[in-house]
Amino acid sequence: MAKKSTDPTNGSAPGARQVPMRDFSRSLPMSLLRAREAVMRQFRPSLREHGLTEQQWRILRALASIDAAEVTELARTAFLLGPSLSRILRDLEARNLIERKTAKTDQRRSMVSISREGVKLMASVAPSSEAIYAEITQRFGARKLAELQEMLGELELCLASVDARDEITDDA
Amino acid sequence: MAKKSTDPTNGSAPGARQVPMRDFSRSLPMSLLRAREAVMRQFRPSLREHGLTEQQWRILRALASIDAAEVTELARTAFLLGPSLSRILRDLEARNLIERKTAKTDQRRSMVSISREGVKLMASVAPSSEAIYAEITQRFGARKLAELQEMLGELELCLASVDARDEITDDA
DNA sequence: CGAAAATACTTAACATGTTAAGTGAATACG
DNA sequence: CGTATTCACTTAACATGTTAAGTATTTTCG
Repeated sequence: MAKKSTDPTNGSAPGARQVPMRDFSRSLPMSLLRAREAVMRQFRPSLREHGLTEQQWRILRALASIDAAEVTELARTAFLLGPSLSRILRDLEARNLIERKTAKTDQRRSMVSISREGVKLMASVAPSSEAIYAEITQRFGARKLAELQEMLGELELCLASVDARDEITDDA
Repeated sequence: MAKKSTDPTNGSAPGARQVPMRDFSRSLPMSLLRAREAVMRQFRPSLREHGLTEQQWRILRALASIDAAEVTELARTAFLLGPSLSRILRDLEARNLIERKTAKTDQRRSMVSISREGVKLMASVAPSSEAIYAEITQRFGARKLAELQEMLGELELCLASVDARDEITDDA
């Protein structure tokens, strides 16, 4: 019990503990996580009504914009790891929302494309999805949203360069 | 095959498909996801060396800053759902990194606190964690980082109000 | 050519995210 | 006082995140 703070922000507690670290709830990873969760919370109910998870929806969207893609390419576009993508594609194929055929020139690769049914499903989800996005844009402000995305992109970029350096270090 | 774009940014494809949606890779959820992943990619190796996952680390950090907390309170602080937290606490307890005891006044609640071992582990991880954070701050710019976090907080806030409205609607 | 290395996935195993249902303890209230 | 409801968690079930290992195909190169 003691002085159990009821304030969730856990403000600037003066009696610091053994490890004097940055206020936990204000760390960048937490800020990003919470912001993303706040956004996704808006979309999930609509997706759920259509029997889609967030990731499945990402894949369908990606496929709709590129006709056909190899699995690796799709993983990069939908920002999913290979194993996750493998599982999801298996399920989407079972539901006849996508189609696959192995490439003729290279039997290792398989070309994935969205099926007619998949297109139909997308068409049924897209309107509400767009409406939600529009509401978010309006609430937050279109200009501010653009600024935010700009900063997020820069953050990603400046950290990607760190990764590149590490990869070189690994090779050496 | 056809005109399979090699460009991962999937630029401003002129020949739009059936569903004319916002460029997928530039959606807000994707921007947030990629930014967060770029950040976490910096921390994960260090955590892994110490045998901790990102979420376990979040819990230990949260506990270190508040001495003892109820599970529900901890879930809010570490931004984890109840079921996830339940599992993780079970594991952390088995590793003797945390301690639990049921509250005397209310047998339903259990008070969780970090153990001596947990504090030791934190102390061993904190330095490298702080160093990584410092490098990110330096690379991105302290002022810009503060701006970004400010915007993320505003985004979260303006969407939280939407949720509140929905909850009222649900009750009605 | 043919064995070694690289490539494009897929499987496996374990941890977490997400929703629904279950359990035991405290409250509300008739 | 007793029962229905609420509350604080926990379990269950299924989907994904994450790393490592496996499989089949292709390339590389001696």
